[in-house]
Amino acid sequence: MNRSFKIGSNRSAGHRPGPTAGRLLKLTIPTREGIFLAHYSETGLAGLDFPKAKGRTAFKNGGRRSEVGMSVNDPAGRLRQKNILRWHRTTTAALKAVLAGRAAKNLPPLDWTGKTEFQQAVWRELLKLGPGETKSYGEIAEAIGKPKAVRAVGGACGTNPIPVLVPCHRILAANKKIGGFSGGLERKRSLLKREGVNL
DNA sequence: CACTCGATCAGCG
DNA sequence: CGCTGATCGAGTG
Repeated sequence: MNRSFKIGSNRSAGHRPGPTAGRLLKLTIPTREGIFLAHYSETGLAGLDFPKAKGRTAFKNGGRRSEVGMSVNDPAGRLRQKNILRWHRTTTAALKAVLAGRAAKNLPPLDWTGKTEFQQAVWRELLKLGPGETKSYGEIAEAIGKPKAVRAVGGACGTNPIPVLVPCHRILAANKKIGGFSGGLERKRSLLKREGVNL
């Protein structure tokens, strides 16, 4: 019955949706692990990419890329840049904290435009987990009131656009085994280890 | 609409 | 252990 539907997309508003709709700027975050890439929209952080290659300058253009809607001549564009740069400082601090096994003090606004209600429900649930606190896919399913949607929860974790900050690495399989991770199991293990989790 | 595919899970041998 | 069926959401044509 209740079929999935997308939220917040501009589809009916006469804007153009497009695959990268709303993604205005990509900024890099250098860390010990390598260079992360944060994607920002007009309303917040929309994506976070793991470093491409270990310890290398993985992104061309120095990681700073202006796109449509970011014109510095346009007052609105300037405002967006200002917001984004502020969010980026928050993102950077948060990422470094989690990579160090500590809790993020605060997060930038997260832009989940175009994602389904189900996915957002899962991700919101993940945000409740602190460092070292793990749950199983089944427990998340239960928590969002869909106890049987176990595999679907796995699916939502796998499409989480903002890993690390939305801590999908804290979701384990039922038997406290590692489960999967789109960013690579080694990364999941390493993140968990730094949070003091023993498998 | 009718498929297919999963970062699942519990049960059973 | 390994195998299997149940079950749900997302993606595809």
